[in-house]
Amino acid sequence: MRRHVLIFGLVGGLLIATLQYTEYRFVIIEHSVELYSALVAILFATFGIWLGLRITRSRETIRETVVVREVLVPAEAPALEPFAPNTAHQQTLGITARELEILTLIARGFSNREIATQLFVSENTVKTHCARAFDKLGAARRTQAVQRGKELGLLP
Amino acid sequence: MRRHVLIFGLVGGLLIATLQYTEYRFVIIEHSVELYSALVAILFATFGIWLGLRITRSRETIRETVVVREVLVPAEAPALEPFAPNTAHQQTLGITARELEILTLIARGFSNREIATQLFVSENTVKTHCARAFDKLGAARRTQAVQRGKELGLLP
DNA sequence: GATGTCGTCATCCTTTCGGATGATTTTACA
DNA sequence: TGTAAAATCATCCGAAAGGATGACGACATC
Repeated sequence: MRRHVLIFGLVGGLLIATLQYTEYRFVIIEHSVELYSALVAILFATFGIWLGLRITRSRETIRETVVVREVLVPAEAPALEPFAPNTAHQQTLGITARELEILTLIARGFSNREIATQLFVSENTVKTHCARAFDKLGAARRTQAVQRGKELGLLP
Repeated sequence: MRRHVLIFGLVGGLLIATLQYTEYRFVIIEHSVELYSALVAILFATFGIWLGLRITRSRETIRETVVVREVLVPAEAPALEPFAPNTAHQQTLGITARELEILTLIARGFSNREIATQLFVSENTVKTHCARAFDKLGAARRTQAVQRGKELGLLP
């Protein structure tokens, strides 16, 4: 967190500096101000959003783990509408929350790339989670993983 | 979410516009470029962070409400009797019996090759059936086809 | 006999998946 | 503060899946 802010400031300073530099070099063409403004705006906006998401992610995970413990009490209950994953099976198999999240997205028919964009991570990361989840489920394909997941009550 | 992005773009455009306007009015003092860059950067950064927080907060609340309901609503036995596919949907979509057969095998996690050996046909044939079924279901992937199939009551 | 549907099979080509492996960074917790 | 578990990302490579297209035979129907 502290690091983020630091990097943020650093990047900002660098950007300003390079702007200042390049401005007096070769891009004194017309409309440079608006162009630069737009560029900087876009850059910092995306960065800001990314930062915001990143910061709040930690809180989310905390909430999720809490949730898991609460759900553990009613235990073996195949609920139907708001789905409650079978945490017993999940824990015995050692399937993490993130892996389960990706499994549900797989079950809903998304490709790895789509999942990656939805979760704001790289496709490689998704593939890693997939591989681990498949291994834990003893599945060789995503369709098989989905099937196993449904059998075990991990997926709706 | 879509709304957010829209507002975001709108605000961005407005900002740029006002920048462009004011620039030619009275603030052509020196160092305007860097000043503006910095200003825009800060503005958009904070806005981005705010947006990020906002987006994730809604997700969090959703999670929480789900939890509460899960704890309150207990069980409901899962019905498991011989499955009868929804022939109405099947016919309107023009899905043949063979295609449905292959879809069920896909849903059970088999690969094309495995399906081919099970049905005593070539893998190419299976792939053709797959392609046709996916087309009729509007699916791009087998997982998506399975999901659609379950939604339509074609698959158990 | 012409037409149409269905099932079968093929080839070519691109995209997606999955396995193996290693590395770095967060996060949680003792 | 150190450690273990999670999460993240990457690269290489082979396998699986998917798209497009053409073809052929069996059967039913008009």
